[in-house]
Amino acid sequence: MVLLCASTSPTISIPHPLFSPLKPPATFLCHSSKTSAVTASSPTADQTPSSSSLSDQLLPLSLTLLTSQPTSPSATVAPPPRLPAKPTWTNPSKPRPTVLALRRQPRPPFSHNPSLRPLTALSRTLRLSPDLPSALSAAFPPGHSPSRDDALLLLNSLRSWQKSLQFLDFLRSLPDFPLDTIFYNVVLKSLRAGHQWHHVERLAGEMIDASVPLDNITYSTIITAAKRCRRFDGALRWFERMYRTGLMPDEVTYSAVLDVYARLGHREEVVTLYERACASGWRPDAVAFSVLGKMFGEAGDYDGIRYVLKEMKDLGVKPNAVVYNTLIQATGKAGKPGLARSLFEEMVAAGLSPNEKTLTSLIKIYGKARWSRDALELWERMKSNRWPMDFILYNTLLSMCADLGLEEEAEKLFEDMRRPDRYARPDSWSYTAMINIYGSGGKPDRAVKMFEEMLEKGVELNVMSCTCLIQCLGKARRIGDAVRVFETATERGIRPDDRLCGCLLSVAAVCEEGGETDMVLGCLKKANNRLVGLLKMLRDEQVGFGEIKDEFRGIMNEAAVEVRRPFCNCLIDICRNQGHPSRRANELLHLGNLYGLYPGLHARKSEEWSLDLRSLSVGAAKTAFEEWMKSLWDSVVEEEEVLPFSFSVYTGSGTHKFSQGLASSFTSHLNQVAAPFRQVEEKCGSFVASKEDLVPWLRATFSPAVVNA
DNA sequence: TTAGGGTTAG
Repeated sequence: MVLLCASTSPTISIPHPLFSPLKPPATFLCHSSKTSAVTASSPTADQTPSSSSLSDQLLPLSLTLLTSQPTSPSATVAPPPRLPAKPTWTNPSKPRPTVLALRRQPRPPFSHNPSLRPLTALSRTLRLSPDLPSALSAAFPPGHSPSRDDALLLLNSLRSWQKSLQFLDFLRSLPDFPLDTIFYNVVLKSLRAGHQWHHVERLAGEMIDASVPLDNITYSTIITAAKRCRRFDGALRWFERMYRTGLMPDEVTYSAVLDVYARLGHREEVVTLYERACASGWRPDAVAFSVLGKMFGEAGDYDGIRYVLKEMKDLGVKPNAVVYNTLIQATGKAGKPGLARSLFEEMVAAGLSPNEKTLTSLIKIYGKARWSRDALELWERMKSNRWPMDFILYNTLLSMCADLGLEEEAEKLFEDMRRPDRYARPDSWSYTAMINIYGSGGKPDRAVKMFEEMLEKGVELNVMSCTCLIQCLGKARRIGDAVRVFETATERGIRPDDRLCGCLLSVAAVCEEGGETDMVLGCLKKANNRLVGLLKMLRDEQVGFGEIKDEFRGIMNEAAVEVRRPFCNCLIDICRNQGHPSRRANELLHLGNLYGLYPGLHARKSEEWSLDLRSLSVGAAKTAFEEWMKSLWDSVVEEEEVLPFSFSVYTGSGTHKFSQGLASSFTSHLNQVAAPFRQVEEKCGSFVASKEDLVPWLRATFSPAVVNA
C-alpha cells in the first residue's frame, strides 16, 4: 500500500467531481503549454526546480519522512482517494505519515515593557525620521544599546520596509546584541507588507548563513510574502525546504500553502494535501475551510462547495463570518444565488452580523442574477438594520442598479454619496456605474453629463467609464462624440484594454461605410493595430481562409478570455454590415465554433433540434441561422438523417442589457427571408417551426433550380 | 495594533 498517493496522472479515472480533470486553460486556442501561473524563480542557495506536480513537490517529503515506504516514481500511483470518506490506512503496522505538526508553534506571552511611554515618543521620532541610521546613533550612543524588548518594540513600529532593514543593520552593528529569529520574522513581515520578495529571500538566506533557526512563523511569513508577490514557485520552494530540513509545518503554515496551491488552480493537490493532513489527525479550522471554499468558488465547482459545507458539519466546525463571506461569494461564482441567499440567512440566524464584504458579495450576486426583489429587500434590510456600508458597497449597489436598470434608485444612492457628510464620495467606479445606467437606458446626454462632471470634479478617469460611454454613444450613432471621448481618454493617459477594443469594434459595426468607419478604426489602430490588420484582411478578396485563421487565432490568444466571443461577434457584424466578401461572416463563425467561442449553439433531441443564439450578436445570429438552414437542407437532400418533428431557435427575451434587440432583429430577419418560424406566444425570444412547414421552405430556398435562377 | 494563515466592486 502506497501512502503517498499524490500522483496527478491524467490516465487515472477519478470518480468524484473534486478530482475531475481541470478545466481547459485560458489559452486554449494555443497549442503551447503556457498554462502555468508559476513565475520564474529567483536564485537562492537552496533552490530546487519549481514544478506544478505535487509528486515532484513532495518527493523530498517522501524521501525524508516516508523512508519505510516505496519511493520509486512508478510506485507512487495509487488508487484514487474517494471523497468524502477519509482515507483509511490499511497497514496498521506502519505508522501514519505525518504531514503537519498537530500543535501550533507556541508563542511566549508579550512581555510588558515598563518604559513604554518614553519608548512611544522614540518610536514616533524614528518613524518620522528621514535619516534613520543617524537618529538611531543619536538615540543609542556607544555603550547605550537598547534592550532586546525595546529593540523589538521599536522595530515593530517603523512601518516601512526600508527602515526595518536599516534597523536590522543597526542591531547587527551592536556588540553582542542577541539577534534571534523573532527579529528576522518582524523584518520579514515588514518586507512582505512592502511586496519586497527579493529582500525576503535574501534575508532568509542570511538567516540560513548566520545559523539563525527558521521556525514556522518564519516560513509562514515567507510563504505569504511570496503569495502576495505572486511568486507561487517561491512559496512552494520554501515549503518544501521545511520538510527537507526536518521542520514540520503547523496548521498555520500548512493552510498558507493550501492557499498557494488553490491560487495556482491545483485543486487536486489541495484536496490531497487536505486529506493527508486530516489523516495525520488534523482537525481543520475555519481558515482552512475558507481556503477550500474560495478555491471551489473560483472554479465554479458547486459540488466542491457542498463538500466543504458537509465537512464542516461533520467535523462540527462552526463557520465564522469570514467563512460565510467566502462561501457566499463562492456560491455566487458557482452560479448558485439561491444557496448564497440561504447561507446568508443562516449566517444572520446564527447571530453573526453581516459586514460590508458580506453585503457586497450578496448584492453583486443578486444583481448578476437579476433578482430585483431580493436585491431591493436586502437593501431595505441594510438600511433598517443599519448594517455597515462603505464606498465599495455603495459602488456595488450602483452596479447592481445598472444590472437591473434601476435608474431612480441609482440616482438616489448617487445623491446620497454626494452629501457633504458622507465619507463615501463618488469615485471613478461610481461615475462608471452611472454612465452605465444611462448608457443601457438609452440616455446618452445624461451619460455624457456624468462623464463631464467626472472630468470637472477631478475624479480620476478610468478605462471602464470611457468604454461604457463610447458604447452608449455608439449605440446612439453619435460616432464623432464617441471618437472624441476616446481621444480625451488617451490624452489623459488611459491605456485602452481589450474591453475597450471590443467596444470600438462594436461601434465600427454600426458605422456608415467610409468616413465614420475610418475614424473609429483610427482609434482602434492606437489600441490594437492587429485587429485593424485583420479587418483589412477580411475586406481583401484575395486573402485566403488559412491566413485569416492564423491571424484570428493569434489575436484571440492575445486577448482576454472574456472578450474573445464579443470580438468574434463584432467582426462578423462588421463583415455583414460593411460589404466585405460575403463568405467572411461564415468563415468567422466557423472559426468561433472551432475555437469553442459558441458552446451549446446547437442541440439535438430526438423530437426537436434547436439553435441557441443567446450569446450571439445580430449579425452572428443571422449567419448562424443561415448556416443551420443550409445544413438542414443538406440533411434533407442526403436523407442520411431523420429530421425531428420540430425545430426551435432561442434569442433570449432581451431583458439583459447586452442582448437587447436580438429578438426583434431576428423577428424581422425571419420575416425578410419568409422562414416559417413563429414566435412562441408564452415564451418571448423563442421561435419554432414544424418539419412540415420547414422542409418546403428549405426546398424553395436552397434547391438547385432556385439557387441557379 | 505589536513575530505567522482565510473574506468586498466592472
